Amino acid sequence: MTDATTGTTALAHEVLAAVLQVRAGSLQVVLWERAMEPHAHKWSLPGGSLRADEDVEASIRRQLAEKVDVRKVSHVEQLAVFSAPDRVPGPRVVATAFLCLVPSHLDPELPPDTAWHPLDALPPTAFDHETIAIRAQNRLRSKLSYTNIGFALAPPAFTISELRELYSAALGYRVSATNLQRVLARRGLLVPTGETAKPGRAGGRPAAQFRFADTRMAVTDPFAVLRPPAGDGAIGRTY
Amino acid sequence: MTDATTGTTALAHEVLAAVLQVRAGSLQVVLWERAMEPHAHKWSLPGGSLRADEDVEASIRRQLAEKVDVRKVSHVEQLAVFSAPDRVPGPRVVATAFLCLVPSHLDPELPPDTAWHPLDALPPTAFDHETIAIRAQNRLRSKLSYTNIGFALAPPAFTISELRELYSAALGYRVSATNLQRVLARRGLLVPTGETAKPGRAGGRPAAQFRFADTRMAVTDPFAVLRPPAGDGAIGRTY
DNA sequence: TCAAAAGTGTTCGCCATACACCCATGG
DNA sequence: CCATGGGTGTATGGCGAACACTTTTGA
Repeated sequence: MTDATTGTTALAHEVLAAVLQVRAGSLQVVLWERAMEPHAHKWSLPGGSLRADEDVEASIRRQLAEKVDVRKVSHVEQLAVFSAPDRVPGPRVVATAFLCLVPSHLDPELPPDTAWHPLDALPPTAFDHETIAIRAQNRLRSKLSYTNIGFALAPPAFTISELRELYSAALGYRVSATNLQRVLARRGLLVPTGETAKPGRAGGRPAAQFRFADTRMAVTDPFAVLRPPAGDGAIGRTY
Repeated sequence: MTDATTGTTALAHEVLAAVLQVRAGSLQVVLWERAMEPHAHKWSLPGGSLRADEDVEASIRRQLAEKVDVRKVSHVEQLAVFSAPDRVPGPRVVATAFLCLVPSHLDPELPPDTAWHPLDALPPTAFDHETIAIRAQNRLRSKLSYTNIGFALAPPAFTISELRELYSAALGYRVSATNLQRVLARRGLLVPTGETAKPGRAGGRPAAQFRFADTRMAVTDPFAVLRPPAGDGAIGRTY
C-alpha cells in the first residue's frame, strides 16, 4: 500500500450521511439494513466512497441521491472525520461524516432496505455509525439555539405551535411556544405570511402562519461574551 | 487506482496542523518554508501523511513531534476535512486539519526552515493552507467566548492583565480586564494562587495571580436559548 | 505626594423565562 | 356561552458592559 517515491499510504475514503428529520414527534435518522457481511443485518448510514473528481460535499450529495431525493435535503454540513484504523474490518477506510436535514413536510421515498429510525431507539448499528448519528444529533441540538437552522427542519409555512413541536422533538424537551416565538421574532428570523391556519375540531383561535426569513444557515446569536467594544475597537498590529 | 472488487478509490490522506500561539502581542502560526516544488519557497502548515496504524489525531501528534516539542501543545482539536480534487497538484490528497495551541510562556525550538508568522500578515502560502490557518483562527476566537479554552493559551499562573493581553491578541480587539475578570470568575474558571506579581518600574498595585481551574476544554457558557425548563422537563418518546 | 497600575462597586440595558391575561373560533 | 387553543403584556432575574472610584505600590 505504500508508495516508495512519496512515502504516502494509499487508503480508501468514504463519506457518510446522518440524514435527520422530525417524524412522528421524534428526531429520526435514515439507515439501511446491510444484506451482506461484514455486519450483515445491522443498520448503516448511507454513503459510499469518494470519487477522484469530487470533494467530500459533492460526494455526499451524489451518494444521497441514490437513497433520497437530494432536492429534499435542506441543509448539509460537515461533522467530523472518523479514522480509527480498525473502524471497519478489512482494508483501511477513513470516513468523513455529514449532518443532513430534511424538512418535516416532505416524505422522500426510500429503497426497500432503508428506513427511518428514532435516534433515541436505534436498532443494532454497524461499525461506528451509532457514534456518528449521535454526534449529528448533538450538533443539531446545539445549533438550534444559536443559529437559524430551524428553517431546515420546518416546512415553508408553519404556525408557532407546529414549530414548537419540531423544536421539542429535535431538542428532546418541551419548548414554550411563547418564548420560541419571541426569541425567533426578536432575531428577525420569522416573517408572517398573512395566512392563518384553520382551527382543529376542538375550536380555538386560528393560528397565524410564518416562514423563515432566510434559508441559508447563519449564526443569529453571537453569544459573544467579550465582544468587541461598541466603537469597534479593532486593533491592528499592536496596541 | 480503482479496486474493481470494492469500487473504492485509493488516495492519500494527510493531516495538517495550524499550531497557534500568542507571541509579541499577536496570534501567530507555525509555518515551514518549502524547499522543493511544488510551491517552492512558499510557506506550509506542518503535517504529513496518515499511517496505517494511527488515527488522524495520533498522526498529527506524531507529525508535530518533528517540528515542535509536542508536550508543549496544550490543546488539539479537529477542524475540518479539505478535499477539493485539485487542492494539491499531482495525485489526489485529502487533508484533515487540526487546531493546536501552545501556551504563551513556552518557546519551542523550531527547525531552521520553520518559523512563527502573525495570522494577520501571512507570507505567501502553499496550496489551501492559508484558508486552513484562518479557519483555525476563527475557531479559536469563537471558542474563547463560550469555553474555557483560554487555559491553552495561558501560562500556569498569570495576572488578569497578562490574561487580558492574551485574549486581546487572540481576539483582535481590546478586552476589558474588569469584565474579563468578572466573566471568568463567575464561571468558576479562575482560581487565585495566593501569589502576587511584583509591580513594574512605574509602580502600581501588585497584581494577584490566578490559574485556570481546569486544563481540559469544556463548554462554560451553555448560551442555550430555548434551554430545558427548570424542572428538567425532558420528554420521553411522545408528549 | 503624585503617577501608575490593579481591583471593586454600581448602574444600566438587554435578553430569556415565566405567567397571567386577552382573543378568536367551534360546538 | 363555554371550552379550547392562539397570542400578547408584563414582571423577574441574570448577565455583560461601562465607568467611576478605591487600593497599593514605586519614584
